[in-house]
Amino acid sequence: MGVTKTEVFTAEQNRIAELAKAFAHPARVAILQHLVATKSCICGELVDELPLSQATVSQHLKELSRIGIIKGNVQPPRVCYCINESVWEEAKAAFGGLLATFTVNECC
Amino acid sequence: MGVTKTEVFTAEQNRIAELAKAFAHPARVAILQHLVATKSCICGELVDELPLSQATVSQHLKELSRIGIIKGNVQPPRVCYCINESVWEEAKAAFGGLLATFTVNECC
DNA sequence: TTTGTATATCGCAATATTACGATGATATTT
DNA sequence: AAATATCATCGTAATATTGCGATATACAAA
Repeated sequence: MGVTKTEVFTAEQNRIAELAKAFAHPARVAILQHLVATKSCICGELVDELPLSQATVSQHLKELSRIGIIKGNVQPPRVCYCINESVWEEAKAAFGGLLATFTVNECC
Repeated sequence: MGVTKTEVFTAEQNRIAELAKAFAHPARVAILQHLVATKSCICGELVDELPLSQATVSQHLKELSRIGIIKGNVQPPRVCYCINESVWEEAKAAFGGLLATFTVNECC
């Protein structure tokens, strides 16, 4: 169907999946890496950095904003984006927690 | 289009995005959590655990196998799945590395 | 050999995602 | 006021994803 049955999973599972989506496209990885590297926020500079159209970059930025991992600071006609520290920490805790739980297999 | 322009991004960015997809759906998060929790490998038991059809679970398992984060051990008519330790470590390093790079913003 | 069990795959339907050109909105500059 | 610059949104097209019933496959058991 293309529609995820979110209602049958836990809130934690759904949130982890949502946070993972922030990293689940190379363009968004590139955006996040750039925002991390240039500590100061970036605006349409991202459009110059990425080999994608302005409309496409804007769409990825919107998705990252929806997830909450970045935030935008409007100073018309520019918009300054940057990492949302609290959500970044949330992602760090979520992935770190999950990834740390694995110890060893007893078969395979 | 629905088709990602992978060729314009770095191999690292594409790999991170691929690894993130393993966690980008609540059903796959649930599968991974279950495989981690029950150290010994699990078979069709996953179908009983998850409120999804056998066909759908099998499809998610196939995607996780394609990414490489799980591996299957065929012992007909059963298949025993488990975490692929090396790829799990790869994910830990990839996300850990990226998430650790952020220090602080200079605006926003 | 037939039956049963477990899993994968096929085929389909519905929705989601990715991408971009064109356009709209907003504020600064001229 | 008009022109410019920046960014968001709309509309559209193409492909991907999600989900499931039905069927195929592969082996074990009867």
